[in-house]
Amino acid sequence: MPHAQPAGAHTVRRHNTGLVLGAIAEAGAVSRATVAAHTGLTKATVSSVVEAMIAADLVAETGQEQRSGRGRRGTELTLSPHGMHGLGVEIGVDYLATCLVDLTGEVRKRRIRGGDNRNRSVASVLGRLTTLTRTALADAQALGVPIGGLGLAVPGLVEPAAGLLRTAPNLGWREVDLDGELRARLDLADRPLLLGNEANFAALAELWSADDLPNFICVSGEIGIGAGIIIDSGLFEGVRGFSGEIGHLAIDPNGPRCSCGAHGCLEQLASVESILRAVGLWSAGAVDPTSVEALLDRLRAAHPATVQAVNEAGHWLGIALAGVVNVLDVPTIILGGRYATLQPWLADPITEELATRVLSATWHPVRVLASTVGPYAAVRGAATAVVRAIRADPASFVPTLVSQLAADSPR
Amino acid sequence: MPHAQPAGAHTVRRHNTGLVLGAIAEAGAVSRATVAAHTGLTKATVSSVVEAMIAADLVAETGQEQRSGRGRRGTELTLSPHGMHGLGVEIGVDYLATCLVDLTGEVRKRRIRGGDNRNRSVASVLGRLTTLTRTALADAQALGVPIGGLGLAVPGLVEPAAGLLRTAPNLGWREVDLDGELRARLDLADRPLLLGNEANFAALAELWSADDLPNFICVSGEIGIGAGIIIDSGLFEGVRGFSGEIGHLAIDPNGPRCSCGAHGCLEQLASVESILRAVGLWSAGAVDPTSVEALLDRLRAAHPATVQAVNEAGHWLGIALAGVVNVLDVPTIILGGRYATLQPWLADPITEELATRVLSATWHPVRVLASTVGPYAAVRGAATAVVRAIRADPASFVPTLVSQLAADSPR
DNA sequence: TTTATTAGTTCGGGACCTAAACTTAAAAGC
DNA sequence: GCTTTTAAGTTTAGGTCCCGAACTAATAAA
Repeated sequence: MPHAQPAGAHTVRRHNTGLVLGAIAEAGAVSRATVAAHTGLTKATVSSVVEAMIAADLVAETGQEQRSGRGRRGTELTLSPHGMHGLGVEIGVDYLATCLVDLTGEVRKRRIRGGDNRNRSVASVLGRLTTLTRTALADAQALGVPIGGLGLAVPGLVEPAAGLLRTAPNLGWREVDLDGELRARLDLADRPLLLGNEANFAALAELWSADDLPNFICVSGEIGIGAGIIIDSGLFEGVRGFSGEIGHLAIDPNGPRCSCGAHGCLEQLASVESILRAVGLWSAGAVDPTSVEALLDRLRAAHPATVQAVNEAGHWLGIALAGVVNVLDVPTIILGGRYATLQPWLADPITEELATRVLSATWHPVRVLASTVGPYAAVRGAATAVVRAIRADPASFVPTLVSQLAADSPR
Repeated sequence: MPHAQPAGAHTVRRHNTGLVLGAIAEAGAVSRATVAAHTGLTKATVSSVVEAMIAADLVAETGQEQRSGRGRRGTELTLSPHGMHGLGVEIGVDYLATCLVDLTGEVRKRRIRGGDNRNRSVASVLGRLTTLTRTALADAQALGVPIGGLGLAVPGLVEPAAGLLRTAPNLGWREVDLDGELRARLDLADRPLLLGNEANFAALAELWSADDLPNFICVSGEIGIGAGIIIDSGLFEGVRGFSGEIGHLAIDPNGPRCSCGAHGCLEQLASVESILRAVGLWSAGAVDPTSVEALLDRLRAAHPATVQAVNEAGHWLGIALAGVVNVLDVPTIILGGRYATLQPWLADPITEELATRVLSATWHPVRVLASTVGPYAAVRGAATAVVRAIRADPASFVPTLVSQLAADSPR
């Protein structure tokens, strides 16, 4: 059994700092008194915590509260626009991307660099990624904002704690120490690097962008198919990080052979690549935007063979998702990645399969929605993950928030 | 987003009290000094915490430490045998049971009362349950031990936080306020009542009885089929508590009609009841022990039709479990309930289906083990859940462990 | 102008932790 | 057998942080 840490006065301060910052983040702009009422802390404590956070440039005072009725007006507190930012970095199958977000989760700067990464060596891709990341770090410097940490999204199975990429079938990568490689190339000092699966980060982006959607599965269709599972407003990572990998669920034992070696994997039947192939729009290695545009044009024109192909992919997807929903009992499915734009044509066949295959569907029909974050959700999720980590435990990013002497280890 | 509580000095004490008690529980018998080293707290703090816990009769001094080498011997601390106990109560389909466990998790007293509960009214069953529970409470009184709370295991879907039973298909119950009903019949004062699904409690019992098995699915075969999912040494409850309900996974669309209304539910194809029916050993409402014994006799004698029937059930089970494993990537399956004794005949067909249907099986073969807790795991799990709750946060059960004034709410 | 109300600060008190000195107990060395 | 060494557990002084209450500040209503 993993052992918890001992608690001391620091722990309390640490906890309360996160609590207060969270309250400010959630409200947008609030007075100390409101924060006190909201958190259950006393005004005195809130004042003391806020003072430290203003000094650390996490929080800023932005004028007087506007309110009717008598009594003194409070001073509004907001998340500082010059406070720590989060930098998301993504290795896509056919692009690299970075995304800089502020403490509120707002995107400040995004950079995308296209190009198929499947025909390159690991070193070559990491070299290009380093260059792009350095540019993004320069963006932050130009804006005058510090970076709290990096979030790195990859299309494969990862072991987040170890910073390892186990395997990325669509890149042809195996056993890459991404934490080590990136730290060797970039000066991250002791800033954390949050490694995660692309689909998981995309799901988190949806969670944080939606208003109140604590339970859903987010299916990302790019070249592969991945799913992020959100339960109780948190990511369900599974045991070995293999959980959301529905791309290689065996759906049709007599189906085409997959790059993973098995037959009839979902990815071979319902990925965007397989749809493009089916309708003759597949050109070379990458899912290029023009092909997808062409596909959408045909769909809007109700081109029969195309509609039929997308419909078929939807049925395969529905079968796979029914299994997932049966086990997890999740009430909502979000279509992300390039599936998002296909949602009008995919939702019906998926819903159809869910209705017949999901036991609880009789009482709780499963909703199939399109992503609200749009493309590049994964990088944004990766960047926001950093910001959320800061907001949850600011003291581990800014040690001065807790009395220096004898502060317990950050972790 | 659910809001956390503010922290104060009490929170620290509370946390450390649980930490120290956990360290003592884990080691069995340790000195204060060892606890200090193990938890990271100072000897002074440990002494102070232990003093309070001895006063609360959670911990007892049991003589001198035996150790070679020089230096003073420590006084051994153990969980007090007269400390708070947990009482588990179970409503089975064809029996009622109670189980009293001490702080170490050891069973002190078990009571089982057979009888089909399907042909009785809710009030009648609850009446009988109340009588049995009162007897169990009297047992505790006779032993001179206080009861910290009740754990109630039921064969159906529950909403633990609300204390509600949503539906129990095999009992024919719907929407029963079990928390309310039991509190009305028994004097529980403010003691907690932990409500949970029978399969989930059984899984927890396996978790706590096994040495180091943090990830598995525990499939309980009684009259229905349920599964408890353990991830990272914790119960995965899912969204609406519907997660482990694999009994009604649709396996064979052309299969027999189920009590739930659908066709080809796993329960109709692989439950112990269906096996007994298939071999002509089903008699009246209950799965009676003699029938199961007779089944085992035939299996041991390698009676072809019987072996064939069990084999077939195993294949259906394997198909269902393959879906679960594909989604959750869990490395181990435990056969519990009456499946445990059938494990020698069930494991092979299950493993066979898993090997062909689980993607990751190539690298990580899934193990299929028999329960180590044995029958009545669910009641034991329910009782132990209470004890684990006490051990995790003793102050919420014994308020005197934290300074009285201004103690924050227990929850 | 006074009064009521609300925001935020200051100050005394308390809980609890830590570190270090101190007391107690037992083996090892001479 | 007496002293030394080592380790367990207790006592004490010091510090962090929270809370409650009193206090100051600002603003609308009477």
